[in-house]
Amino acid sequence: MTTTSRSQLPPRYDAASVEPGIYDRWLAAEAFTPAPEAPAGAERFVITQPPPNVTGALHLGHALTAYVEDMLVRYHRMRGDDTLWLPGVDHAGIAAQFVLDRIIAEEGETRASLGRERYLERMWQFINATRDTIGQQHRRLGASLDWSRLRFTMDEGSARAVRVAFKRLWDAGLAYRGEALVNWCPRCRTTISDLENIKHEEAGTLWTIRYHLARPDGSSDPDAWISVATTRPETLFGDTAVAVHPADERYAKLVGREAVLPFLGRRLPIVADDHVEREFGTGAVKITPAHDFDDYELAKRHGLPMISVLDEDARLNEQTGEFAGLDRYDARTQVVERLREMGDLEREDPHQLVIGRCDRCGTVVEPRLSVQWFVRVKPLADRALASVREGRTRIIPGHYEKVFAHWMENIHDWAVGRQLWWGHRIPAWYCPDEHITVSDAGDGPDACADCGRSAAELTQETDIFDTWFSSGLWPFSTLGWPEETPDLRRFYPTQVMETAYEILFFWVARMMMLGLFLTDVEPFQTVYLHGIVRDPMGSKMSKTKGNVVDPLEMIEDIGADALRVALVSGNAPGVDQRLTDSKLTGGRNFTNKIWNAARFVLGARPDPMAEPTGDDSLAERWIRARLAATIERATRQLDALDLAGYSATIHEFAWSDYCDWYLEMAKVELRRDDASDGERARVWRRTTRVLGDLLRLAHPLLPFMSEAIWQSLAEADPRATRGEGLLICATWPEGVNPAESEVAAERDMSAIRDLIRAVRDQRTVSGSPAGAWLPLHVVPAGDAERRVLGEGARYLEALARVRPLDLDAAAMDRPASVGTTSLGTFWIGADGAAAQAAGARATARQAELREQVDRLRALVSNEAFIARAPAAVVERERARLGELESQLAAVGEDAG
RNA sequence: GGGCGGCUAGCUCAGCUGGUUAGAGCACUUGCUUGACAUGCAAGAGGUCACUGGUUCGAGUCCAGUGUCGCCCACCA
Repeated sequence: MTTTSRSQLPPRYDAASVEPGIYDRWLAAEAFTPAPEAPAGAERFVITQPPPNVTGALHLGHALTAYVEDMLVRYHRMRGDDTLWLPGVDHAGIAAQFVLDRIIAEEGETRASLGRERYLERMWQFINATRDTIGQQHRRLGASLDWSRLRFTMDEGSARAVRVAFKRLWDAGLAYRGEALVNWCPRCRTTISDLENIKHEEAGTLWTIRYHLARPDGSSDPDAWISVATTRPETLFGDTAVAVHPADERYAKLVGREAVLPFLGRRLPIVADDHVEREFGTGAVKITPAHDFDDYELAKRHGLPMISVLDEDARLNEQTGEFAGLDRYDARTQVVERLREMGDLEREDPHQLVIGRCDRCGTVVEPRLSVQWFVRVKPLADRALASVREGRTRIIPGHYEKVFAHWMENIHDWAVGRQLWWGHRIPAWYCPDEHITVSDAGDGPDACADCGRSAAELTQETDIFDTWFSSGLWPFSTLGWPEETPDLRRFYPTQVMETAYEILFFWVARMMMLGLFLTDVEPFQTVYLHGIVRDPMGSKMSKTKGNVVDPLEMIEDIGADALRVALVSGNAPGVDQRLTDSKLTGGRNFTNKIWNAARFVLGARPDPMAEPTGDDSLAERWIRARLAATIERATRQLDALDLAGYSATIHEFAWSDYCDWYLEMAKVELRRDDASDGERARVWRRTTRVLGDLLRLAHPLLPFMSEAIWQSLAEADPRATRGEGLLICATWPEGVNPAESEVAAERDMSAIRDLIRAVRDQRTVSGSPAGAWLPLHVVPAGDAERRVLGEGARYLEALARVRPLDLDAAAMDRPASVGTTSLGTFWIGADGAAAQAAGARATARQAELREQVDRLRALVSNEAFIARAPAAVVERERARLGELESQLAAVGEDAG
């Protein structure tokens, strides 16, 4: 007596209640922490995680990052690799200050009013309060990070690494201090890097201004002038020359003469330089070396003086006479107005120009001449480039290697200093004689390295490092570098670096450069870049647009695994994706499907549970063949970092093979009246065993759900989980070559499934009631087919809803219209309708076959094909032709 | 100005080193309250793979060019 009560089934999946409990179990088991010693013979798998900014909340980009990395980590952990995924947080210098400045502004304070020390205290307070939120959110995502190794780019380990790294650069002559033009944000009041200076095309004005020529006595000639075009008249106070193209005949006579600067009367040489565009504006350009990158370069070529006319707030300074103290834009208005009054404003034209704005605050960036710390990157970049070119570091997708190369070839020295407070202070000390001492000691140098003056007489540089300097050391600083720690030896270099393509240059390139220089080895073997998650319209998500999707809300809604499926499926590396409702629903539906399949299997446990008896059925041999193929495929895809492919493989096996066919066939066998308790036990045990392997395979994709089901499965049938306690720590299914009987089962079952489909199709077109049982007659194509039909009969009957079965019908009884499959010809029903419909289908099928046969015949009789194509391909085509011909023959004689 | 991508079913996208009849999900049509799941089941329709030319026995896939959309980099003030 077999009973299955519905009340035994696990309840509907409830993410909110299931997932935290599961995560806590993993934590309790210390499942994320590598064993104290690397298992003997184990391969290493270490992921370099991009540490999220300490100030932020996770967005979908972080979620995707976490999912990709977590999937790889879970897979490798199950493989038994020595696996580490180390969590961290970035102090995000400029971004953090931006946020804190706003907060203290509400409290009526400013950076200046607090002072450096109190400001930093306040920052630590703020950071300590927000630091955990990122971690909590990662837990909700299911990220199996080794929390015991949590790091922060402002912790003592990072600080030490930063000092040592900089000292080594200095000692190697790769760090220097010098005057140069840098990008300055007047609002953040700091230098920013080229990458943080975001170019925008904006509408502006091009003013044409007359610079009168100087007469021999130095006075301004009211009747002779050279007209220059500029978009920034307010910077004219810093002009030190006027430039024209050397081959420009209009100005040839003027080269060597001087012009007179309006307002100030300074005399400006007129120089020739081939960087001047003759066609643009008037062909003459005013040269303002301290406020324009082009002019700066030109001035260096011509030995021109450089005069700064703006202060750090971008107000005009004392060099500007009566205009001193004006904001740059007010000054612009006034300068233009005054020039107009003087009659020296020749033209005013609308003009599209490219303006750089601060990535953080959007303020127009000002080129500013100042003394700065730089890292000479050319030699570092060459090495990084060689690593990629020579394949020691691989970038996925591959075309980013070209993008990387292009950037590395045109890289400029890196201005590493920031005039901020929140960050690592540059470990350079100055003595009264301006000697520079760089020290990696925590408490600074004992004395000036040049003149030996005592530490008391030295003052430390007040600038701090660009945030990316410390994150550039991340892969090894987090493992203890510069100490030769056990972790460093064991987990460095890392295997995979995964991040959004947006920060390839910001971060990946810098880790490559610094890693190679400091550790002499590529910090990671593979760089995996993912794309941006966009809204359904394809727009980038941003707070200002209000189209941001909060991953945590999504998880509340559909569960963390469903979100993971949605984000990871059907998305190639490096390609942006639009996150649509339909995609999210798809993820939700898939997790629901798996959960319900498990509910069925667990609820179908026969009672009483007997010892299994009997040989494996066709369905059982078939699903094992499918499972073997799936293991092989999924493993290969994960090894190749093809996560979308892996997801599709799991989806297909779980849904199409396991649920749609295998479980349906298992139901047939479980519910057969003539099945013994032993046979039922066997059938059920096969379903649990395959489920067990499916859960293992799906674990990286559905960590929470697979673990939850695994726990129930272990209770219901410990043999299915082979006694392994937590799925996260269980072993990855081993690939095996399917037995011969299983290979045969795959072929045979495919034939049975074709027949079931063909019969179902005919039922549909003939309009027979869905529930009606119709008789089925099959004329087997041969003895082998007869045997297959016998084995598949029970599935055929139940799944195609045909009864009684006549599986050895005589050819002579065939009606005029039949269907055909590789097993033979068939017809259903006794009435004309089905036969009629069958006829229509048969004719269509026949036409299809004819076309294919014709095409193949042409192909295999093509001498060029036979001569040049590989023998295996020719053989395959011939075999296929043979099969199609016999099928055509089977229908041909009746329908034709 | 330089560089890099995309263009494949109505929509969103997969298609690895060229080799069966180009796939998936969603949407669509038809039929199903099937003892896991209607967040589901079954069957079906839907594509000159942007265009032109080339290489090849064979091209969505390789090459050249064109169009178009997008991204990155850049020193026409």
